[in-house]
Order: sequence, then structure tokens, then C-alpha cells
Amino acid sequence: MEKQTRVRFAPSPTGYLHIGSLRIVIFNYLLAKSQKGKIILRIEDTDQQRKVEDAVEKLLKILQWVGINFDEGPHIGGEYGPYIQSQRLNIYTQKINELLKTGDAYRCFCSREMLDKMRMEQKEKGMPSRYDGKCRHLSQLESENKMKAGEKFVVRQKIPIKQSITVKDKLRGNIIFNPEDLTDHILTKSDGLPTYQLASVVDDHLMKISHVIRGEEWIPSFPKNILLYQAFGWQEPEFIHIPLTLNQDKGKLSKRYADVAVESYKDKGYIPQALINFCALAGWHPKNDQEILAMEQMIEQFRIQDAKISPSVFDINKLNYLNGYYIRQKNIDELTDLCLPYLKENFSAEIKNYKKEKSFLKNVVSLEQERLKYLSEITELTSFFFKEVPDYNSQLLIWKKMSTQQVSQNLNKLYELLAIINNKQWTQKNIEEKIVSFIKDNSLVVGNFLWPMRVSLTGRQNSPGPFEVAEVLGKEETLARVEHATIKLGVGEQ
RNA sequence: GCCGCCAUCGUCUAGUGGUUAGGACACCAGGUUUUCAUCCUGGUAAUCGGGGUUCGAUCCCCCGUGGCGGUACCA
Repeated sequence: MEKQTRVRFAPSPTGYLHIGSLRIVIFNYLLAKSQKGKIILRIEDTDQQRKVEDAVEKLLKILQWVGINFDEGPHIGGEYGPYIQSQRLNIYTQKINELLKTGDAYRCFCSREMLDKMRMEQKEKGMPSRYDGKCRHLSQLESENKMKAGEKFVVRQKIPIKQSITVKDKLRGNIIFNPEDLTDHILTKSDGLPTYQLASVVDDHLMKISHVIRGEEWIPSFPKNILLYQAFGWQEPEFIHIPLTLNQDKGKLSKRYADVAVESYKDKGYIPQALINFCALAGWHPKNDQEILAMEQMIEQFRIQDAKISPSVFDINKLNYLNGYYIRQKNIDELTDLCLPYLKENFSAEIKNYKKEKSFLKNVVSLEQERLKYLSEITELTSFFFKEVPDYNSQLLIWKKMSTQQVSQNLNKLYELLAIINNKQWTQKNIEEKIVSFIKDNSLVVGNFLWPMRVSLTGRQNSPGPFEVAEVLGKEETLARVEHATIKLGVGEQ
């Protein structure tokens, strides 16, 4: 029987989900789902210094929003739990004791000060900095005695120094390391907690992980991980190191250059599908050139062998494009619901009753749908619908080389035409028909009427067309705005 | 410094020992249009450098260069 594919996403609880981590979960998810396997969530919280309140809840919340659901994890359990490392400490203790017994690990009593000093000296001499192995040769008895005497210690992995070690990455092939470049790194800290190096190996084994997909920043410790599997006598999983995400300037993606928290993309109004599609496309792409794919389609086509190993730059333009695309695909009810929080936040005074005004809001959102790159833009884009008379410079009413007089005249004419349309017939179609046929019948210039009309209604250089805006605004408000525009021009008074 | 990973348009990428080096985003131009956006059409734009191997290398190998990562009792 084929071994079941089991992958894991193992974040440390930092309080937010990094966009680069999102990419890693997505690749894990795609691999698992494409092979009908399982994806496990494991929380790596062995660093006491970096503990963040509510971090796990926040993480779960944002992952759920994105649409990544786990088969096992702290929130749903599973047969390989617990899934939070701080709840598995006895397991690590037990495992490290095995290593201590076989001699594959040893207690190190060197103080931090000593180690710092040693590193400094190595650096000065231009030597690679690594632990000198001082406590490596302590006898079992000496080690036990020191421990019993209450001396502080860490546990280090004893790296075999004889031969080079070859490790295999599924994408990159064999990578060879010289043992002298590997230091006896720490497996258990002096507070008794395991480091990532120990905990992740133990957990991956115990949780029967078949493929480890992680960031390439782990390649340097890859050989030590393999050595650890060998020390335990365990079969190692397959490893896939995927490249980092970079800033426009090719540096590691960081807060200074871009938003890195998935939460902030959510807040701005990026939608999950777009984010997922975007992340997947950075490092993978389907055999045909179709770049817009739903999760199901990606799962269908995904092969980990097709993943790319060179790093990719985070391109907000492409994300915006994808997001805009997905927004345009939404049906208007759903889109209105998505925009509602932003509208509520900014126009709470203008919109008294959201339920009652739902159809109005739907119309408003509908007019801006094709212009939206992300949802939060809705506020700025539609504010003229909510303010009684938009504030704008009257010069904006003038189309090309028209005179103020002409503009004023045309607006008056528009007012007349609009005024005779009764309320029941106040639809975009009717309004358009009336006005356009008037212009055509009299062989007038379209822009000379439509531009001033549109500006009088929106107060903007760019906006949706005048007829659809007029319909949404209603007859009364439309007439008021046209009239206001002529007053603004103030032709009569000059 | 030492160790490692990586290298095709500005960006994400496809592809091949012989190709007009393909697609997408962005950009530019044209069309539709009162404006913007959408949509349609077209365009500019790439194999990091040097050596090999080969009849022929963008592709295979080596070196260099550059970018990134690691070099923690962080993950």
C-alpha cells in the first residue's frame, strides 16, 4: 500500500501570518490535497521569549479566512496530538534521554559568556564560528555529576566528524556538506525546552509526516536534521525547500517595504481566492498557460516537481490585477456584503438603515465593481453618492474648449430634459434615450452635454457614466445637483 | 570571513542541445467611450559574464559575478 501523504504547517505563534508563510501553507495544502493526503497544523511555541498572547487564535482565524482547513491540529485534534509543542515536553525529554544514552548527544556546561568570547575570537581570526566541542568528551560520570551538582547545561547533538554528509532535496537534488562546517548545535536549551531542531524532527516522525515543505532558510540545518533521524534510527520524510519571497529590491520581504501580514491584506480588501492564486503562482504554474485558477483547479494540476527553486519578488501589481479580476467575477449581492463593512465604517452618518438601503448600496457598489482593485477602495470611489452635494471646482464642469456660458446653457437644457421624465420612468435606459436622442436630433456634440452632466452629479474627473449615476441618485437629487452646478458656474451674476 | 542555495523580458514564469525564445502582470500605442475603469487589437522588452563539452549551447560541466540565506540556548 502507498504510504499516505501527510504534510504539516508548523508556524511559531508570532501573532500574525506572514505572507511568505501563507505561500508555504498553500504549497503544503496543494501537495496534500493533490495526493488525497492530510495536512496537519502544529504550533511551534518552544521559544518562551517570543510568546504572543492569543497568537494561536489569530493564526487559526486568518487561516480559516483564507480557506485553508486542516485535517488535524490543536483546534480539531487528531490521533497524533497534542499539536502544540509546549504540551509535548515530556516526549522531547524522553527522546533526548535516548540520545544521551547512545552518545549521539551530550550535555554541555559551557556558559554563554564563554561561548560568546569564543565566537568573537573565531571571528577575529577569520575562522568559521562554531562550537569547539569542549564538553564533547566529558565522560558519562562527569556529566552526571555536574548535572547533579546543579550546573546549568544544554544538550548538544554530536555531529559525526568522519565523513561528509549528503542530503537530498526533492527539488534540488543532492546537497553535500562537510562535517567541519556543521557545529554541534543545541537540541535542548538550558530551560529544558527543545529547540526547533529537536522538536520538529521528533514531531515530524511521531506525526508520520511524509513530506516536509519548508522555507529554504532551513537548508543549512538540513544535514543536522538528517543526522538526527539517523541517530534515532528513523526513516526520514522527503524534504522540499521552497524559495523565499523577496521585496522589489530583492531583499527579504519585510515590513519596511510591504505589508507582510496576511491580516493587513484582508483589511485592505484582498479576497482569499486572489491571495491564494497569487501565492501559488509565485513558484509554480500549470502546464497550460492558464494563470487564473480556483483552488480546485490548482489541486487537480499540482505537482510538486513543477515547483520552482529560484526566489520570487512579491509583485503587488499582479496581486492587484488578480484581486480586481476576482472582484469583477463576484455577483453583486456578495460583493455588496463584502463592501458593507467599509461603507459602514465611513458613511455611518449618511446611511441610517443598512437593511432598508441595501438595494441602494447594491446599485452603488455595482457601478464601481469594475474599478475596484481591492475592497477598501469602495469608500473613496463612492463617497459622492453619500454626500449631499459633492464639493468640486466649478472649472471641472467645462469640457474641452467650451465656454462657461455654453456649459451653463447645456446644463439648463439637461435640467429641462430631466425634469420632464417622471419618477416611474427614471431609469438609466430612459434617461439615456431622452438625452442622447436630443443631442443627436440637434446634431450637437455628445461630450458637451455628458461631461458637464457627469461632473455635476459626481464632482469628479473620473467616475461612472452620468446616466447610471443619475438613476442611482434618483430624480430629485439629480436635478438638485444639476441645478447646483449652474449656480456654481455663476454665469447669470457676471 | 566561512558554508550553502539561486540566476530567462522591469516582475511572475514557459520552453528547448538546432525555436521568429512562448504566456501573464506592468508599461506604451490604437479601438470602443463624455471621463476613468472594463473589454478588444497591437507593440517595446529577457537567456548575468568567461571558459569548456559539442557540428551546434539559453539548455550539460567548470570558474567568476551578483542576489539571497545560514553562521543563536529564534523559529
